[in-house]
Amino acid sequence: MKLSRLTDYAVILLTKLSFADGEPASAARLSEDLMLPQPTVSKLLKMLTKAELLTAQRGAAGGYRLSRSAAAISIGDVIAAIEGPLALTACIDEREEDVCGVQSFCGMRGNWAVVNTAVSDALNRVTLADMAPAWMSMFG
Amino acid sequence: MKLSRLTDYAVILLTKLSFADGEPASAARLSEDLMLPQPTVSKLLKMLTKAELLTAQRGAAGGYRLSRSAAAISIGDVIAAIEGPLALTACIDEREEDVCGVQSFCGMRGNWAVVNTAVSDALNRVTLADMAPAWMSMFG
DNA sequence: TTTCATTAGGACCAAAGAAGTCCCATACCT
DNA sequence: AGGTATGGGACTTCTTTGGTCCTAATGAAA
Repeated sequence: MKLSRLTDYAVILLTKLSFADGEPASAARLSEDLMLPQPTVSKLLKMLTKAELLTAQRGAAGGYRLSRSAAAISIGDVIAAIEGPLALTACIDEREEDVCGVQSFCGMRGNWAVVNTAVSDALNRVTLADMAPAWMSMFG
Repeated sequence: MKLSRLTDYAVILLTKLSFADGEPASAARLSEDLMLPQPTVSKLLKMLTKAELLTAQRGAAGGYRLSRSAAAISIGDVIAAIEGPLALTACIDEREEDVCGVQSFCGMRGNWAVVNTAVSDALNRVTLADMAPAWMSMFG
């Protein structure tokens, strides 16, 4: 049970952007500053934009910026943006096609939902603003 | 962010065993009762035994039984047994080899640890005993 | 209005991991 | 002894992930 590496990158990207102070930063620039592969960074920024965590500005001097304050973006938001909605088991995942046959009346589903909610809450409780201070000590 | 299917199976197996009342149940029997593939069930039971959630009894009339009460086995225990210790990011995972280079002084690590603990707590709060009642309505 | 920097949205490939199968050794009871 | 289990691997197949690349579309500035 772990986050994908892309999600990890995404948190780093967003944290970096939380210091840009409204100034758009391009994919190329971010890739260089953070020493992450450029195409992957591009892909991530697109995903985060589609999830409305970022706002994109096209054209020369364009780039990406946070669409809301760092304190209003949680780790859970980032995970949802990159990996899709949290669904610990298949029977909770609405995207799943081959349902387990007994889904409609299986009582276990409710218990999994409880676990799911508990984890979800834990992830929503930590925001980018919480991660940022740690960053400061590294990159000033 | 989801559990592996094996973990899902494992919870079902353990829940089933929580009704066996100390009587050992064989892999073959469990596989049949739960309509799960036999070799996979065997593999899972071995893993759960190595993690000391189950106790094995070899030989004729042998099988597996819970090594402690259902209330003392949490979902977190099961996840740890099948998927290894919870480590949301690579920099928290002690099994990871290629550390991220700045691990030793990266302040973000501490924040990830907080998230990790929060999720871990959520998973440890729900036990097999909590899942069991739901089962009853299905299999009596 | 032309030009160039930039994002948008795919298709695509390779490597890694998960799920499932099978085999043989070992232990235990009758 | 003999039959019934588990123990511990090796192995194959399949899906997912991570990463790359290419071609539009867009917008700002020269």
